[in-house]
Amino acid sequence: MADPSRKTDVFQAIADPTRRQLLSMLGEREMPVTVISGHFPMSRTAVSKHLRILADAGLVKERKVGRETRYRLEPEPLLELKRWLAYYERYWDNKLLALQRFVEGDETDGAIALVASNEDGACTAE
Amino acid sequence: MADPSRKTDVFQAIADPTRRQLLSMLGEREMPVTVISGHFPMSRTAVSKHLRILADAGLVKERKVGRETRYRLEPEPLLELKRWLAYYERYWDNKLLALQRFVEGDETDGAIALVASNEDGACTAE
DNA sequence: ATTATATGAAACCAAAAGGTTTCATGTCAA
DNA sequence: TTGACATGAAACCTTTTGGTTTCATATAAT
Repeated sequence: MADPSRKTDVFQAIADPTRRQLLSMLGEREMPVTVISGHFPMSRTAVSKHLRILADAGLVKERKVGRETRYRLEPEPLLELKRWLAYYERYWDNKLLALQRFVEGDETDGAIALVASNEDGACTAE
Repeated sequence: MADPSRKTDVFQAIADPTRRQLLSMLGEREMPVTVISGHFPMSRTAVSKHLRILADAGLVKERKVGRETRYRLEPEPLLELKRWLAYYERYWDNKLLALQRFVEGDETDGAIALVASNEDGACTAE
């Protein structure tokens, strides 16, 4: 994980469609749980658990206001995703890919990585 | 899903760290299952199942060569992820965020979405 | 022809995920 | 103070996930 203070992996957190919906909903304004859960076909408690997972990943911030807890998007952890994705941008340029294959020639063995990557498959700046 | 021919959601596919590692490994060159699985602390069959999930998401392509099946990265579905992420770029600009909050003023109710989004929380071009 | 290699399918299993209902607690309103 | 509202924690259940081992099949090599 990029930030060990995050209990939940960002990739894991955004894997669930309900949680992605939550993120888009909480981007514009902070909202209390009851209002949020009104938009979902599941119990308030279920939504609350999804919010906890998002909070554990640092994707959402809670703020107590009176008897309600308001949640708001915290986009910073998405930068990890952006960095991960940036690594693959190089494959979207077909010319670069063709060049790489040409340079490789017929070799089929010896897995020499052209770009360093950690055990998580992420490309980090360290 | 962006492409209904994909059996597995891209977000789901990349949620697992093993599968992310597989993608980074298969980017440089195509490899047969036995070689691939040599890099993982699990059975060949387990790796094979991960590869199937990646293939179902369109993230990997298989090619039969003699008695072996070689896999290679297919980066195209990552564009869906890129589009999803692009939506949140707007939140990374703090000035824009500050302006938005200023415009909103003290309003706390009435969930008016400033930007359209589908049920999946994605921002699509339609 | 026989044997070894490469692979996926099947059956199985434990743990995690996603949901429910119920309960306890804290805060606001009358 | 009493009652309603907002919320999270707990216990529980079902399905999915990630792994295993075993078996069947296709290709290659001797």
